[in-house]
Amino acid sequence: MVEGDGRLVPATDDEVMEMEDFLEHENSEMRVVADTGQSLECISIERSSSGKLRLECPKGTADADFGKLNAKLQMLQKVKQEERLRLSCESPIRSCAKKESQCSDDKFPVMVENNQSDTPHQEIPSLASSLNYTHSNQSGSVDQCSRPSEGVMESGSSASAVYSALKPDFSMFDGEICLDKLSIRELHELFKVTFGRETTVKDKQWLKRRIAMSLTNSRDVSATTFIIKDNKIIRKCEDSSGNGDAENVISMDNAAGEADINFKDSSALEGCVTEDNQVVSETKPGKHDMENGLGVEDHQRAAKRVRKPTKRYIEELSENESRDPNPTPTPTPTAMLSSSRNFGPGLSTTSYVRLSRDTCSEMRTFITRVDSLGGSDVQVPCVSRVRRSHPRKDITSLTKFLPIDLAKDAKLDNKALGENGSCAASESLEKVLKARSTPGKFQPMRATETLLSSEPEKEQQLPGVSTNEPQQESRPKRADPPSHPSEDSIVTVPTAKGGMRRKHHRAWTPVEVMKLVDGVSRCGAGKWSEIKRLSFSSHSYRTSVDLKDKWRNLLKASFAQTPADEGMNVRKHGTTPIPETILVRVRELAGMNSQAPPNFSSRNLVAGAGNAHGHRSGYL
DNA sequence: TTTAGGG
DNA sequence: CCCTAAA
Repeated sequence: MVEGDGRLVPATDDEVMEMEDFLEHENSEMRVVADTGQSLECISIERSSSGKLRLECPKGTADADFGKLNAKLQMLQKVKQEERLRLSCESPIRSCAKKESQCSDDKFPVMVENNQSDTPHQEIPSLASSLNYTHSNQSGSVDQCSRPSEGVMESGSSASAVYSALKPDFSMFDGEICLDKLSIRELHELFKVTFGRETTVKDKQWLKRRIAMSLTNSRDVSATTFIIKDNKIIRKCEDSSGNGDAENVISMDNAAGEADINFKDSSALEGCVTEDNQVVSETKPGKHDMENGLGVEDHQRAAKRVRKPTKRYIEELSENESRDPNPTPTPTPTAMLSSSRNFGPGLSTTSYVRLSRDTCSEMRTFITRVDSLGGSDVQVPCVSRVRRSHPRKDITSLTKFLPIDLAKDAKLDNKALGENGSCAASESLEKVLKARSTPGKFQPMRATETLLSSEPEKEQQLPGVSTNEPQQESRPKRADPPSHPSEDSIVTVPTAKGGMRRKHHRAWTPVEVMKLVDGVSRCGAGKWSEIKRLSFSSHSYRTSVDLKDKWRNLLKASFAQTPADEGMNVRKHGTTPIPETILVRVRELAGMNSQAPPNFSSRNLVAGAGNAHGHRSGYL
């Protein structure tokens, strides 16, 4: 999820769920569409899926720069044009030359004509109407431009074909092409415009880097991580690796005025491509082994895997996967690029969402495995968000593993060796611990602090939640407001047997508690599995046993706390206070439970009881 | 596989 | 929270 400022914030379960549903919908649609091979249809769905996802790339900060940039670029246009003319004469770039003559307006990018005459209309327009020099210099890319698009056009099953066609171009395209292909002179010009002074440096790399840095206002630009289109610089975001290709490769710009349409189309295409990625990787994984990185990981994991994680952890894994599609607070684009490159194109953030199932799990396992201490390769699922707002001191056995400390350490470590942080925010305490002992190894980057947004909301229950039980049944998981634990932690507790036992704690949020209470009121205490089904279907990490335990604790708490209500209010610091409302309800349920057999339609009773004791029945 | 209870 | 016996 994206905050207004563009920061990434953890999504709630429900949001995730919704998103997943949504995506699944989209996916199915997309698959159908993809099969038809009609890119136009892709466009239709683009808005909903890719469009939405696109928001995830924080270009807020970049926009300002772009403004400046554009001005500069405009100035540059003239220079570039000259240059282009020259180039077109001396270089074998036919299409550009051709285009040059056709394109009268230098303000707009030259279109890459690439002999697409047979194409009725540009269905796969290019983002890569990327600045003139983008294509004016890449003779090679021109060819590549035509291929994929043709693929889409011609082959029915081409969706995947397109994708694979695109793949090889990845590393090349978003990287060096834009600036790299500029002549020194162009670079100088650009430098001058950018910095307002001349430079005598002949080092192309340096110039490039310098300019890029300036343009993106980033110190981390090592290569060009942006592209320029329609006189605007688009900073490449997380999804760049995936997009970049689509954008760059499938460039077939038509009228300059269609910038918007183009953009949409291309993003649509991107959607398709990405989707294809998923499909493809599912169906023909072998093909991507080399390019994708996923395959490799998969293999490694397969090879190294010794022990299968317990079901619970598997669940948790998936939960986390789905939950933090954008774990990192978007590092610099460069970092992003590199990281996504390291792990294969499919891992761009945007596609993260879509591919999360496969990719992420692979990733996690992979990283995990790497991290594991020499020898004991306990599979440690990477979990995100280490700490919660309040340090929990009540976890006696974990006291010395206080999340805070760990988080801190993690951060430090990250700074120290922040690098391949692609699976970033995911971190487990175990990892941290290991990191301590084996510094210099991989560390997830960017502690999750910045991500922390959802707080242990002590919100009152939703208005309709308990008053109308039936409704709730119809929409069990909807009742969950945007609350989120925002905290997972896995701690290893040394066991006598020499092994490490994972102790995993996830604080119960009031909402969860409420759901539990509702569930009990509905199904009766003891029907934990059912309750889980009804009310916790979205929380894979709460097992029926957990529910039972929690209920037990609730009972205890409710009966312990109530008598000395005033005095007890001295809450143990750190412990999440249980709202009296809930406690009251628990008590009632408990009492009721003992009096009446569970079968007795408890819901009416509960409601009645709740209201009967109503002097503080604010709960409902 | 789910519940119940102990740790 | 984990583990395990019992159903």
